[in-house]
Amino acid sequence: MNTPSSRSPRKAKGQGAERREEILAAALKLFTEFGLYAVSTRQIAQAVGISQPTLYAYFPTKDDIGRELHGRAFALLAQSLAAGDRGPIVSPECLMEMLRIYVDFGLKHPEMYRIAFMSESVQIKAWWKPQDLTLSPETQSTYGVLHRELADLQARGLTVDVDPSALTQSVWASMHGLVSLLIAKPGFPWVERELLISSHLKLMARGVWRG
Amino acid sequence: MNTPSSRSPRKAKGQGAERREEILAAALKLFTEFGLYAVSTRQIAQAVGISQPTLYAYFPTKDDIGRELHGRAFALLAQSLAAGDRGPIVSPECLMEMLRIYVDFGLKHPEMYRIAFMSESVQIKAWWKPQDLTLSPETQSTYGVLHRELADLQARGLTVDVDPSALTQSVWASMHGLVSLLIAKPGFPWVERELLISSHLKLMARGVWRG
DNA sequence: TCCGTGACCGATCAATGATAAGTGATCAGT
DNA sequence: ACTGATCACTTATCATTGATCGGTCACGGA
Repeated sequence: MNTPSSRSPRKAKGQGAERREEILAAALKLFTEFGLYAVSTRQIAQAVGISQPTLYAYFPTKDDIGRELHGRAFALLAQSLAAGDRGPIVSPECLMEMLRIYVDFGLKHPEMYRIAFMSESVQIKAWWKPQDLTLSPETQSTYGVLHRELADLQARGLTVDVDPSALTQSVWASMHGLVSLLIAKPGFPWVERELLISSHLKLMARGVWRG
Repeated sequence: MNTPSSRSPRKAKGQGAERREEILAAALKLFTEFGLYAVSTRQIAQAVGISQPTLYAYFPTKDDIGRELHGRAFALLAQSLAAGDRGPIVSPECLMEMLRIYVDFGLKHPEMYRIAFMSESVQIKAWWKPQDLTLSPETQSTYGVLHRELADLQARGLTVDVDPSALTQSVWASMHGLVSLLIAKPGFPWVERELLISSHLKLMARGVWRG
């Protein structure tokens, strides 16, 4: 009413798909810097250059923005792991190399990793309820890559003799622990990062490898 | 005004210290079930049986309630670890026993562990800023127990030859990874829990122990 | 009896996530 | 050229949130 010309209808833009991407990009940036719950929908809208209700034309809920980012982070991680797959693991070094991809992903995209594995609300609403015990496709592929390699490794008799699923979950948990703590507690007096990572990988390889 | 007698001044209660405890207990329960950000101050107040503004007579901020619980969780974990200290570690089984205390604590008090290591907002406000690089006394003691044991173990030449601090952080990260994932993702198709834990501990012990 | 202190409450604030209703540009069909 | 539908977007508004304000009530010492 008062300033009808203040509108900026984003002329000549394609469909709504690009707007969606703009929103996701802005949200990811803000979530990363300030945390999911410290960012308001109005801040996101302002960063994109639109009004706050417009967000709801693209996402039914604020949490859905987080969830979408969550899914994408998973997919990107799985993709990184798959891309780094060098075929069958034949040596401890080979195993360490694969695990390092996981670490590198987390440290290179802390915002992604945070949203994928360390975000609170999204997790509680998505996972806390014991109703759906199925894995999302993204989780499947991420976890699947690791499981396949380790199961194969064990089938060839190169690992310690424990259940391959248990081994996979154990290794995954260890890697996740390292990455999440490094991301979550930058103020902690960690030893030099490369030293920490390499010794962690060595620890894993020693634990997994037979003999 | 309308129902002045509806007040319940909690007669004959001691000082305010007990009220504080009631608030903390109620908040812990609610935070655990619904998550830090899904719980409102009014819900906490109602659970305690007081009005919402009264909370602010005991805590300056909602986040301060979370922070207090956070500190207590840390303290309790450190206490558990210290209580389980059986003196010098002389065998891999001995090491595994100590690490199991950590796991047991997390799984026995998931609400505590969640608040101590997996809470988001409190962490961001408390740790994200790189200003204070000092460790809180609680963290000191928790981390310290593990570090002391492993450093001692290495001094006696029983571990692999890596920096003892790196080893400690690596082991801690691995344990944290397992506990936090078990807590955060109950819907994940984990292998039988005891199997997972014991194989995880074996993995650790194998990785740490020399030879 | 009076007064002060401390625990507590209702009313209210600004900000939040979300909804409703409306505005104006664009485009197909006549 | 006119019309009507549609789309992207807006302002106005809602209930709820964390937090503040001033006041009220009971009780204990003078």
